Amino acid sequence: MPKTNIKNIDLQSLKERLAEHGLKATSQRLIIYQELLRRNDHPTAEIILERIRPHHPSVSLATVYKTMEALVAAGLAKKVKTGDDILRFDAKTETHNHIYCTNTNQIIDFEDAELENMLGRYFAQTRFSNFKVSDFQLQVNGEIMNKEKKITLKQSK
Amino acid sequence: MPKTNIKNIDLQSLKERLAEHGLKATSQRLIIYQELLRRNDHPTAEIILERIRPHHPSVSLATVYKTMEALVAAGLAKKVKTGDDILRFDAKTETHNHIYCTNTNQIIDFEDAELENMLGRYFAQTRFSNFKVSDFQLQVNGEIMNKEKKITLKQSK
DNA sequence: ATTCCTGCAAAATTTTTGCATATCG
DNA sequence: CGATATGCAAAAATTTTGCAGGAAT
Repeated sequence: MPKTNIKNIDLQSLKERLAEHGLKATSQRLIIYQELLRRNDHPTAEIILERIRPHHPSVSLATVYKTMEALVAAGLAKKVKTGDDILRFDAKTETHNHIYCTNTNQIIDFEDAELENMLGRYFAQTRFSNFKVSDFQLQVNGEIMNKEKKITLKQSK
Repeated sequence: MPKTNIKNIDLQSLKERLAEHGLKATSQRLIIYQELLRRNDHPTAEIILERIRPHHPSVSLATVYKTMEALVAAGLAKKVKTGDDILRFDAKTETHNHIYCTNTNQIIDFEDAELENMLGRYFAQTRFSNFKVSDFQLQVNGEIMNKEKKITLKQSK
């Protein structure tokens, strides 16, 4: 079992994905987008820069911001906000839920088929008269008890 | 039917509420907290200041920030974050849901007993092994179609 | 009287912008 | 080549902080 959730992403398919959305496939965009996809993570612009700097020291913070803005506009990433005051990005664009630790400001993806089905059914039969829903997200706030341990779901009937 | 959702809040009970939470009932805190309760709204620190300035021009922005921090720490208000980059505050501390318009950055409270029961049941039977849930919130993202009209729920079986 | 709070101004942090140069298609 | 994107540094916007004086309990 791998310790981290690192994926390697095919550059060619990323180029195509950018092209499909009308974005030029510049090397910076590929680097940044690949870094965002590499982890199931919710980094700030600063953190993205830190992560790519060792291998790509010439990329600037302004470019990270501009690139993220472009990816979000193209629907290839989302902005995530929590109780802390910093903008974070998420390359997972499908509707999903977040666990947010109010102590550590950590954001963790949280998937549960039961919950997703339930919300899916609800929104299938619920409309707003004057509002077009694009997506929704459930944020569960609380505290991680033990930093070392993983968080798992426990269902009790 | 009132056009806005303005409530008048008894100063005495606010003082008591602050005292119960170990906060001194200074006039600034009463002004700010009252302003926050007056509308079912999600103002930024700047907006709070603008609203109170006409009647209380000496209150400073730093005090608004510090007061909001104190209210949040005491559990009398919450921070709200959305896709835009600015911190907003909400005096409604019970678990509830938000509609967020990605065009206008408006946040609207959204209450539906069916949804609340559903989520309540879900979290009653769901625990996380290493995470203590304090609350949760569903944010529904999308676009307001017609600024003039109100948003209402439509359920279709 | 003591503790906590406020206002000010300065600092820190985060995000955006203008423009000359470079790169992509 | 033409349109867009980058990098830099400066600016703007947002939030935090230190500290002297003031207010609340």
